[in-house]
Formats: sequence, structure tokens, C-alpha cells
Amino acid sequence: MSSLTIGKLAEAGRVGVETVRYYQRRGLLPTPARGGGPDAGVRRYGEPELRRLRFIRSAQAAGFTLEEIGELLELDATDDRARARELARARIAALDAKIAELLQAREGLARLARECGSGKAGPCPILTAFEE
Amino acid sequence: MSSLTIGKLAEAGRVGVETVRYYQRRGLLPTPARGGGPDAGVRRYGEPELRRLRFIRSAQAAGFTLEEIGELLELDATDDRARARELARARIAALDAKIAELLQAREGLARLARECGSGKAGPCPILTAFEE
DNA sequence: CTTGACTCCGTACCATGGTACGGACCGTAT
DNA sequence: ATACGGTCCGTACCATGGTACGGAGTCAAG
Repeated sequence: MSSLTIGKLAEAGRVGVETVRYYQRRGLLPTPARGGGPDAGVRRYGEPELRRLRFIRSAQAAGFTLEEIGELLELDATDDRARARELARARIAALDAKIAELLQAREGLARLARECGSGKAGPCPILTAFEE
Repeated sequence: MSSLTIGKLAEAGRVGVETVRYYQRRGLLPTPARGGGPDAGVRRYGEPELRRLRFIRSAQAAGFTLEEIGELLELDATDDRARARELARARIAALDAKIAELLQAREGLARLARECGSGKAGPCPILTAFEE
């Protein structure tokens, strides 16, 4: 069965070893007991930890903060769908707001770049546009 | 004429006093000499500083980092349009990448929220979706 | 002439998500 | 048996963009 060292776990989850330890400090990943007997001293990880690590990275890609991910992980244990939907809705709203903001900035900048490229007289509009 | 104290300048630029000082430390805003004679000790600011402060906030809203804004401010002095366009293009590309990333996360999350709301059997898809 | 509000300045601290360092110990291959 | 790489752990440091603190000075009103 899969008995991973922290290095192999990190590799499988495509993160650094230090990141795994950081997640442990944050309480997002368990810190298994150190092996006794033959491989004393070294902590071993299995499938559950790897799935959990991937969960974290995946949720993070969806824009959740590590703190929110902590709550999602607790939800995962209790299976509280209402709360999960609530968190998802809040995240979607935040994403929408951020996307709108970035789109606006993008459009403004694109317009300025066009004007700067075409126009020839006066100061650069990209620069003057910000002076308001 | 407009002779502002740091507090009035900050207010006019809608930032905190500490933020103005921070921008001074970063070299984004000048630190005028302290007044001599009657109002000894206090630094006074005018229109140029206020315009500059607004420039910073405005460029920041477009997603530029303070470091990039530092370069824009230098460009503002030399009026190097080619470099300004280059920075604008780079920023637009970065904004596009970020927007695409957020849209993808948003869509995935919206789909999951729909499934979680409609479906009734099995574990919450929002939670299981991240376990991959 | 004291009180209150504001300024000046250095320095420390905050959140967020890690990354690096150094010394001790362990497992495996040679 | 010894060297090499990996692990363990505490602690410190990084970037980014600020925010807070504390003591001293200064200004205007009452």
C-alpha cells in the first residue's frame, strides 16, 4: 500500500515539502505519528492525506483562501450541504466582483494603449489618464 | 493657493496619512522641506503632490503594482510612449490571464452549486469535486 | 497658558501564503 | 562503516501594501 514520506507526498501533490509542513501547521493536513520499530522517526502518509492535499490545491485554484478551505474540510466531515452552497455562493459573488473590476481595468488600459499608439500629438494618454 | 498638510492631502486623495508616508518611503511621492519661519516644522503639499497621489491610486486600480507605478511615474517625466505602451500591454496580458483563471473557477463553482442544489443523493458534489 | 488636534519620525506589526536555514537524526547503497 | 540524501523541527525570512504605536514638537482656540 501507499506509504509515502513527506517528500513523496509533496511530489504527488505537486507542492514543496515546506508547503506540506505549512499546511500541517495551519491544521489543514494531519501530522501522523512517527513510525516506531524499523522506520523509527519518519512520519508516513497514505491516500487520505494525498486526497486532502489535492483538495486543498484544487479549492485554492477556485479562489478559496486557506482559512475557507479549513472550513470546507470540516464540512467534508459533516457533509453540511447548505453551508457548502453558502460558501460557494459567497465565493462566486467575490469572483464576479473581482472579474468585473479586472475587466474594467483591462478595457480602460486597452483603450489607452490604442490611443497612445494612434495619436501622435501631446503627452502620452496612458500617463495623463491616471492624473485625475 | 493650495497649501495642504499631510492630513488634508491624504483626505483629498482618499487615503490614510500613513499611506502617504508609506508612498514617500517608497519614493512615489516627494517629501517637501519643512516650512521655516511661521509654520516651522510642518511639511506643506500642493496640487502636484495631489495629482501624483491620484495617479498612484488610479494606476493601482488598473492593477499595476507600486513598483510598476514607480516606473510609470518616471516615464511621466521622460514621456517615453513606447515604454508606456509596453507596460500597458504587459499589464493587459496579465489581466487577461487572471480574468480567464477566475472565470474558469467561477464556472466550475457555479456548476457545482447547481448540482448540489438539485441533486439529493450521495455526498455534496462541491466537496467531492475538490477531492481529485 | 493649557487643552486638543495635528504633525513628524522611527520602528514595529499585520495578513497571506509560503520559502529558507541549520543542526540533528535516519535509511539505504556502496 | 561511512557517505549521501531525506526527514524532523524550530525559527527566521520573503513579498506586498499597508496600519499602528509612541514620544516629541507645534499650532489654534478658549
